[in-house]
Amino acid sequence: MENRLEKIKKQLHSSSYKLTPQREATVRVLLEHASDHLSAEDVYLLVKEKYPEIGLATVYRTLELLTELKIVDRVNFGDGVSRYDLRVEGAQHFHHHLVCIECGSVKEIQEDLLEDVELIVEERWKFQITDHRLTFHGICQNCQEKRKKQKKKNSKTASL
Amino acid sequence: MENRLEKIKKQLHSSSYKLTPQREATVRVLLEHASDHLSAEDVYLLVKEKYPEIGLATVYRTLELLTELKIVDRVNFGDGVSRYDLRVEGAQHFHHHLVCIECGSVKEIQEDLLEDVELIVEERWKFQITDHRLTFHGICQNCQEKRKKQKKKNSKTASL
DNA sequence: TTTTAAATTATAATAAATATCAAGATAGAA
DNA sequence: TTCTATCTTGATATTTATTATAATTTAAAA
Repeated sequence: MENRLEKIKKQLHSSSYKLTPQREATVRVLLEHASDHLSAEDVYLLVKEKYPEIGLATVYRTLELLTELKIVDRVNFGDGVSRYDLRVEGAQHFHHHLVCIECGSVKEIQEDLLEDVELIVEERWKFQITDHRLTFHGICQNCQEKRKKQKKKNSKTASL
Repeated sequence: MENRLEKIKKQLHSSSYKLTPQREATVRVLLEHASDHLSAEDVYLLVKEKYPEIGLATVYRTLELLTELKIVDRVNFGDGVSRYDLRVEGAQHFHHHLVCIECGSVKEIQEDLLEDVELIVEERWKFQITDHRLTFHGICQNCQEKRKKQKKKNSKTASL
């Protein structure tokens, strides 16, 4: 983690930005919640715990900056809030997401899976792909099992 | 088009909603701009041309309703505005989009292309897919050509 | 140290979307 | 037909996410 932070520091420097304490605190929160999908507000509240003087605008600006530098990716799962997702180190592409329509949980898929599709798109539509966003909506394993149990219960009740 | 409107009317009725004049006017605008990606505001302004008394809230409510009934799909290309996209009749899945990072143009891909990927995801992650969102960001053919021309120009200038 | 630019905070402003509520339209019952 | 209950609408207020502004602070450079 310290390692990753150092690299991010260098990335900032090479674009002549500084890693200010506020920015460092923000990046640390992102690193500590790498698998979550935090909104700007979420990040703000978490950073505040360790750095109470920080302003909301600074968090927004930092997230904007990190997005520009491709250190984080901004995602939107349709609830009207932007969420920020740390890009996996060295990852060529943004990863995919499974959003459960029952419980709202979000799972990440790091595997690319789109290589063939992208070849087709570049070839057939003459479109030069630089990035992608792929989200599947559906029912997660957990909720599928819940549903099954519920069904059993229902059929028992019905047969009484 | 009248045909499509009739079907939408039936869809509404079967969920016990009415196709009020306001709703009809809104649906007509969507049908007339099937390949655009209109925001609620856009739709509102277009509906107003033919039905000036309509209120913004009604348009929002109608779009919400149509989204629920899967007649339109809400998409978000990252500019903070929801856009509404008429679902192609009989289409099993939501179609994909190519968003140009140069000119902002949006092109639709009706081909599925994800069949194999979805099989893998359902199998490997035990996730029961009900819908998806796939957007490619990149450079459209038009802008690629512009870039080439620009390069030529630049090299000419440089050689002077 | 002085100078300069970058970055920060607090707060105001903007913009999209939603909630509220009184009034209007509509369909079925009497 | 008239009455009544329900649905729908329009105007407006409110909420919420995000961005802009302006004064201040910080940090590096001269």
